Amino acid sequence: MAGEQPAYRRVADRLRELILSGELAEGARLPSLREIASRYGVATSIATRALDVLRTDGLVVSRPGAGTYVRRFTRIVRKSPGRLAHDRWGAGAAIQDHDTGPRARTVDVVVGDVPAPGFVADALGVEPAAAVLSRSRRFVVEERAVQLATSYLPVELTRGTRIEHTDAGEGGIYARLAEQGVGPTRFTERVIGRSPLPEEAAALGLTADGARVLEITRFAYAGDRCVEVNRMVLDSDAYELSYSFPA
Amino acid sequence: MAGEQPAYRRVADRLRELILSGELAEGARLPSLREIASRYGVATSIATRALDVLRTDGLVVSRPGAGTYVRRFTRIVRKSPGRLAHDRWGAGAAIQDHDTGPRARTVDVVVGDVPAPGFVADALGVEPAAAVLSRSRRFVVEERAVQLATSYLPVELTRGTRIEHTDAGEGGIYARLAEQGVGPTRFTERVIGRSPLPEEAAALGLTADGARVLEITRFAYAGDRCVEVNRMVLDSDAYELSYSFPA
DNA sequence: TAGTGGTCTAGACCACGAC
DNA sequence: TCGTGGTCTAGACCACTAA
Repeated sequence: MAGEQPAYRRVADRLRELILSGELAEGARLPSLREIASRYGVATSIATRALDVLRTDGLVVSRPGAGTYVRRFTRIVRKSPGRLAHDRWGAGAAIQDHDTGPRARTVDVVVGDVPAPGFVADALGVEPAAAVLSRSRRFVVEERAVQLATSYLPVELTRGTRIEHTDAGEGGIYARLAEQGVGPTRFTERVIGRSPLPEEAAALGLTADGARVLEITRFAYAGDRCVEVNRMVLDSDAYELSYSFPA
Repeated sequence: MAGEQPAYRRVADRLRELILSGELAEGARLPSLREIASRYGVATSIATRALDVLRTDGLVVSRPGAGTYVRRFTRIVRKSPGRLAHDRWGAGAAIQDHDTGPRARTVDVVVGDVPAPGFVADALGVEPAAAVLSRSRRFVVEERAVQLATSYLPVELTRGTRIEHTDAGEGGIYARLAEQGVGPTRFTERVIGRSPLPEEAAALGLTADGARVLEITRFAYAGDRCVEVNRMVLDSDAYELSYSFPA
């Protein structure tokens, strides 16, 4: 069924087995390019390509001049709907903590009016490119950027409120919306896996070819009205999403 | 911040812009390797590598002998919890239809006892490697394999029931469990993005390097008791997941 | 300084598709 | 038959790391 595999894949598969079987443990150093080449009887460029496959798979990382190492893996668990339960933001906890996992730092908060992207205009029920309030930010865990997020809200719900400030106050923007009688009652999250745009890759520090992100678009509804759209871009290798719901 | 980019990435970025801007529409043919090489002043192997990047990104597909084309994109929307609402399987609809999206065909159903993998044993509360019933299957939409799924259940709930048959009957396995008083009342789904194992790549027809899958592990609870673990492996480019929940 | 990964060249051969 | 993508070779040079 599979047919003959090219040499670089055979080499990649052999090395992958060594890693998945634990023979090459987390943090262990792989043989050098030249050594792999001579050991498997291929040119060094093919050994390079085999390592490209494993790097793309996220199994190894290379440090130029030092070597190639089996990657250490831990994922941040992001729980829904627990994260967004009313009593969380009702009580004043920062919503961001629950969106990103614990120990996340928020950096580079930028707030301002922007023209509504298509998917935002559709959801909020405004004209395409009409002004909406945008709050974008980046989350960092242990010096590693793991998530970008941009929240869009209708301007009539944000004018003159703390939502327009970098620090939206106790309980975050949902608490501010609730004060106006439009606190979210329901959320919908739409999840896709895709490749990052070059800007996103740069902001998340995803230098490897073939890196992937999870794009989560969350719509917050107060009754039938959509009051916020939040687009998050997560390093796919850094997260595990968890959803719980009744039958 | 970014520094100098290697040639193959510059070429890839140029071509990506042409695609994302729509200048190269869906289905359009890209210039040939040799033409890209001469146009951007690089060796053909570098033009190849630039296309490797775009192929890994899922933006283009290559057909040997024919050319490289901008990929056409449509995602199957997989909705939770609607899919798993009690009245669906209570009424007798095949649960698979709701797990995969419409128009999916189920193929290669295999049912039998297997030793419980670790994550299954943990959830079902059995000894590691104890026998559990496994139901595995593959879903195909328009001749394209889009999802693998393997369901694990405790043997004491399946012995002598239609769950042991390839065709589990009206309403699927949840209807059969409900008949024994252990119909699921709650689900938890855990989602990660990762690279496919070689077997998974083969079963899903993911031939390109750098392809990704979404792995969804669903735990079905009857009260506090976990009565089923279902591990699904989805072609990441073929799906969009949608979750809805109250605040 | 010696070894490492990263990039790149300038070819070659193959199987396949379109004509 | 000719152009295509896919693979592979046998080198080269660079920047970097570690000793």
